[in-house]
Amino acid sequence: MQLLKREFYSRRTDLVARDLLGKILVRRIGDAKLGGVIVETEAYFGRDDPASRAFHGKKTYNKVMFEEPGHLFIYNVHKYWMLNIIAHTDGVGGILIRAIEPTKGIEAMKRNRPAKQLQDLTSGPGKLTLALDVDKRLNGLDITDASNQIYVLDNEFECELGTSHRIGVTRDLPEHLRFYVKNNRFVSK
DNA sequence: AGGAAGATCTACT
DNA sequence: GTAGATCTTCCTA
Repeated sequence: MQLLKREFYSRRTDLVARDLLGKILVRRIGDAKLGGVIVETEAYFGRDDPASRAFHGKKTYNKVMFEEPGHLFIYNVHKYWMLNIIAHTDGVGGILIRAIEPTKGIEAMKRNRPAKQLQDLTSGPGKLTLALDVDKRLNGLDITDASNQIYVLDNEFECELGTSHRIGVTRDLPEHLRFYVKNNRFVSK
């Protein structure tokens, strides 16, 4: 399978969010590979998006949102880390990875985040970062390099596309900016 | 220096 | 369905 290159992320944020569905997210820890199929994403823009972390302008903690597409932006909400991928054509924007369907390293993920049901392992943005052992250390990482600890592979994937408003957002935009795979049990509730 | 808010999750009723 | 836990960053609301 092919590694997704920087050109893939250098497109409109909402299109990249939609196209990331079905791709394979890989987290490498030493020789072990953990990860799975992306089944739920949300697009966040910049200055015109009140729900975005970039809304109030460039700060120390969010500066990677204003930088080159194809890098990770990681930040904290409540007690959890959120995994975002930078993608834009106009200087700022990113995509929140909300859920994956686990396919690789499931036992290792269960050790990172004990879950009774497989279905609960990575079906939410805070859950999947725990399962994949992702935190602030990986902020700014280039994911277009397969020698790094996180990268994304292209994948042929047939699915029915669902859209909705973003979840947990107090001031949302009128457009549907959440994308998910219909009838997939790993999509968050 | 301190409190509030937040792109959440779990555990309880 | 609702409460509470509890982390990082921001702003003095």
